[in-house]
Amino acid sequence: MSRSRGRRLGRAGIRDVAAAAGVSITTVSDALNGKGRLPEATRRHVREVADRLGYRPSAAARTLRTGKSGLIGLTVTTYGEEPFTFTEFAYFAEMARAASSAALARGYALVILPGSTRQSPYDVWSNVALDGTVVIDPSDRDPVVTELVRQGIPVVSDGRPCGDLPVTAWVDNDHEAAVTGLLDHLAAAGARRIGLLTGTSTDTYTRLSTSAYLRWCERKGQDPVYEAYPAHDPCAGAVAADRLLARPDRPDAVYGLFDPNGTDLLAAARRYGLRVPDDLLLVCCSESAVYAGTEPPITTLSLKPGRIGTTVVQLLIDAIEGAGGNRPVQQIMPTDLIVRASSQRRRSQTTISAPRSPEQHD
Amino acid sequence: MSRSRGRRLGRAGIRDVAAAAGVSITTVSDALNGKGRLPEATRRHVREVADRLGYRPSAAARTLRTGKSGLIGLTVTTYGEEPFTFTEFAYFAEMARAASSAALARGYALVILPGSTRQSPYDVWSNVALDGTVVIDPSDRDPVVTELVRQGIPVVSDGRPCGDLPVTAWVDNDHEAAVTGLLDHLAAAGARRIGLLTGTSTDTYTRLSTSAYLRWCERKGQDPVYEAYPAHDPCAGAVAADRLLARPDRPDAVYGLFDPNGTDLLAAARRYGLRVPDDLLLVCCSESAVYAGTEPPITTLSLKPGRIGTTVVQLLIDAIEGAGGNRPVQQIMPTDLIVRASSQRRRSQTTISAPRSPEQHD
DNA sequence: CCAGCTTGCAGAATCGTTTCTTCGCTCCTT
DNA sequence: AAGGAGCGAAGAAACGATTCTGCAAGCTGG
Repeated sequence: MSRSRGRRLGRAGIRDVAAAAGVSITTVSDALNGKGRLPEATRRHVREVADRLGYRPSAAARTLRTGKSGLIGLTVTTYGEEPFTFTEFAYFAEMARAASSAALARGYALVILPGSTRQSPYDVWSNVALDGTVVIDPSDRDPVVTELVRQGIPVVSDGRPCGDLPVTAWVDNDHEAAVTGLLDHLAAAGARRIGLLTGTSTDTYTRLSTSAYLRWCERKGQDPVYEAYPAHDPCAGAVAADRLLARPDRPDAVYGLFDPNGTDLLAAARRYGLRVPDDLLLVCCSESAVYAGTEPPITTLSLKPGRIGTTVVQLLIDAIEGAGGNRPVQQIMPTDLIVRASSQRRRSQTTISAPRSPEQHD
Repeated sequence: MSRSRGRRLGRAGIRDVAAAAGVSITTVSDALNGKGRLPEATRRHVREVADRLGYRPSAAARTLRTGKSGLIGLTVTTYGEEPFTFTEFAYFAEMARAASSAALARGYALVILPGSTRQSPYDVWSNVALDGTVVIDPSDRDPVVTELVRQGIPVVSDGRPCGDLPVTAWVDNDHEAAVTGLLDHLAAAGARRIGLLTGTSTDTYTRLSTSAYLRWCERKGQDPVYEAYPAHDPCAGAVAADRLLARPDRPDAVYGLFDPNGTDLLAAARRYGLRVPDDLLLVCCSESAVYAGTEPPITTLSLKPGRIGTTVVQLLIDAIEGAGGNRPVQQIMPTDLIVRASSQRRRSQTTISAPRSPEQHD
């Protein structure tokens, strides 16, 4: 009872526990953290008193002393004011969910932070103590990443970094292999001219996918047939789909790079009286389960955002805890082509199907 | 240069800035925070030196001293090991996105935390300093909420709390009005017997919606026709939809309480040879934009999770900053019935429609 | 019987800020 | 000329934990 100066009503501190248990604060700390050399009896006693007082250690004090906060930043490149674009929403949501889950399983929590940083005033970035950061799709010479690395904070990115961005590690899909495999699948189903619905932006996903398409075309001796549109605009996709099917050299199969392209293309095909899959084979990249239920169900390429999120966090925590010393700092994750009716030439006529079978949900 | 003891390489502290600028640490702190009485020249000088040294104040130290962390918890009731159930995914994702955005706009960041707490060891909850918490759909006598309130931390819930849970404030939709309005809409479109696809769980959403339905039926003198299924199981919905349409007293309109019910019901209707909307009117509660593109487009009830997320955060931050003293601590948010073809008796024949019109996106 | 080891615990420094208090100085007023 | 007001800045006490070091007692062994 050295000094009992104006206790805040709500919370008991380590000093209160020490006083109540008749021991020193060192003993309380050691007992609660399983450190030091204490007999089990003392430990139990201290724990008991702490429980009775409803003691919770101050996270801020612990962080200050130990230098570890147990917090991992998750940056989300913001387009305009909003985090996520409409087209990437499902991907981000699932990725963030998995990342959060993986972090919690290892005792860390995720903090959602903006992709940009207002540097001059104190922004939210400098107001939170981070052990590490996950950054989704970092841009070329991303100032946030550069600053974090300068501070010695590990950074792992989802998507390979452009340029010479100095991230600690990264995880990405094998986009080249994914697109090639998918085009082979369409060709095997009888496609003679495969079209592409792509984006106008320069992010790695769009770039790698498109160039893989072009290379495939060159190898197979097919003229590329594609339409590009600004992917962040949800309306533009429908228009681009329309354009693609209105071309004189109309493709007999289409791959759409973005999530809503499947419904866009289906609607466009309907307008032009094209039957899917008889007149037009369809595949799009999507994480949405709705394509299992469309008429006909549409084949999708899943990037497996769940696995990516999990892996990114594992890599980051390994780096934080110094356990990942000599392991590879980049990891390529497989994609998953979910083949449905839209990409297979009809064999049997449509039958009355049983209630929808369970989508396997990673 | 009082003590220049082993500087960690990465980071400069306030002391280093003070030394480099030839002033005291008090002056540095005041200059950088815009406090105290300092001439502009000194402020500028200090800021300059701080910039040059790449000084970042320690968030932990500041939090320890001021008692404010700028962090808001977002709990997610976990079912089993995973956050979110499949059926609520879109709602949660959108709500979390809006909440995060609103928090960032006011200088706070969101921390994603699990709904449960392992109390005896140090869990992630006690490892993070929170200024307040948003809890989604708290259960009756939620231990997390109780503990937080005991610690004097403001808690605002999305969804009215069950029982006498002592939350600081809550936000919810007017489920009664939403269901009533929706049923009136269906009746106006010619429905004689409206069925309901509902859940077996006891959360407030399911309970309030179902009882609103039953009361509406009683008022209108209609026999209730409903099927309940465990909403967390994505397959069970299709089966329940089937059961509902297989009944001898088959309804001529159906409202499905959960997101996937729209596609489930559409598929079931197709199996039974029922045309929508001619033979069966359809509405479901969903945040998904895909129902704008189904054949036919399906009328949906949106709970406006974005608005809810924003409001919850505003209320919480007001409480944290003590600005919400005399304002109401609960807020009812309107829902939005997005009327599409599935709930209107066909007037004109289907025409070639123009490319999908932009969904207004909140 | 005493040096030396182990055990059980306490003291006090430390983490990096914010902020309360103090203090010297200048200038103005009467 | 003395006293007060006001400015500019420094000193030092928190904030609440962790942890290094030290100290007294109780054993053991030669």
